Amino acid sequence: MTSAGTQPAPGRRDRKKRRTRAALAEAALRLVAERGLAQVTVEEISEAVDVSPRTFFNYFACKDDALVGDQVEDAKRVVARLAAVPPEVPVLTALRTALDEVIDEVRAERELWCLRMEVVARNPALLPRLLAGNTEMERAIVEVVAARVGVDADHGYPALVTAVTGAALRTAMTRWAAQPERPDLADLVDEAFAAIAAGLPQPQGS
Amino acid sequence: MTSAGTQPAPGRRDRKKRRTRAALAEAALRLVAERGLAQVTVEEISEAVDVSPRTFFNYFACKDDALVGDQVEDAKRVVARLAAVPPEVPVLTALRTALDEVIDEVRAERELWCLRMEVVARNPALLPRLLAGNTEMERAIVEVVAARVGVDADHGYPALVTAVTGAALRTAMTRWAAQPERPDLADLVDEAFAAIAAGLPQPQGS
DNA sequence: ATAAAACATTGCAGAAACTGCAAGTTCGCT
DNA sequence: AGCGAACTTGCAGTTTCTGCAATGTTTTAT
Repeated sequence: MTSAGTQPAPGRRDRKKRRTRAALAEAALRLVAERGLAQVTVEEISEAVDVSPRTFFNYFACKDDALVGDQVEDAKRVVARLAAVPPEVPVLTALRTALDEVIDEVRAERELWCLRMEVVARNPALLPRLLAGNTEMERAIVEVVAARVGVDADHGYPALVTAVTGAALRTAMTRWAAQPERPDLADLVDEAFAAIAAGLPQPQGS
Repeated sequence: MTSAGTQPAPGRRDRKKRRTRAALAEAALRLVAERGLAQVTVEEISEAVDVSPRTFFNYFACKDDALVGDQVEDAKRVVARLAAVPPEVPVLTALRTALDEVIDEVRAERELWCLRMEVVARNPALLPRLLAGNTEMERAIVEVVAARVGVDADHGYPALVTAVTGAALRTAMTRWAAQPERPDLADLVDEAFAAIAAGLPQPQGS
């Protein structure tokens, strides 16, 4: 059985864990979207999923973590994708490519992400924790970039490019969530990257 | 009385408040730098300054706020400075000028800022709250930038430039704190801005 | 100088976030 | 079936943070 796939084996237990985690995250988002962050307790969230509050904290270190999702998982995939891009490709392009991981993720769970961005918009303190603001994952990307460009550690370039890229992604996602028509996130990200590659020229006239 | 200066009147009360606030911030930083964030309680911080824990929360909304300093005050000055730059100056240059406010602030309280950056480096969760990560102040800057460039709200440019600028400042400050020789922060910021204005060209050879 | 208003500090009571520990259950594997 | 590992849960306890009411201290007006 389970003779297919490169993954070891999902297993009933893992599936249950994933479901519980997802259910907690979704319940948290829905409740907070309705009532506001301060008006929702961990107890209510766990209640909605029918687990004990203690279990909630087995899944998330704090209440906010249930809202922002799992950046670490995404980050790892971004790093992997980045490392897979051939070295002759310029860094900015490579980073843009790596972000396809994130874009696909958002596309796959569109509604969840809409909710999330709505909650984040109403609670700005969460924004930085969403993506590429927390240093945990940034550090990993900085290393890959540094290796790619081939500069030593005290050169500011890798950190700068990484931070700027993160900023681009953040603004693209914020904008994406704000527009009612929900344009393609990839287009917004492309636009931002183009502007950056051009040195952020002031938009004349248009 | 108090016929000098543009400010209304400092007043003994205000001075005392400022001193208490500064003392709490400094005590918090020193203690956390020594023992680590989790090993320091609000009670200990207040104890060190000889005020009640309740008073601590009259000054800071949460423990972390005592560590990251008052971004709002700085932000207002940045916005004011930005608005004061003549409109014909390109946005990036204007933003760079406005950041002199921050740079001066850091220079004025060098040691405190070193401590702060050390603490932040060890507690990455604090980084975003330090500067230009929280949306409160970013929003204000975005508005000024938008007015400067003359584009409507759904144009991504103002938000992008603001976020990228914030990223540049953040990396410059992180780098500044990491270097043992403590080079001039202004130089690091200049370097970052130059790289951005040039479209983040990959550093060849050097 | 003195009274009144304004504001700061504090203690207390309490809600909620979070953690470690010691069960109890479920699951995966043989 | 049965053993061990992993997940869940309750409980007790610490810490963060808030509202309220009492008590000062500074400022302002008289």
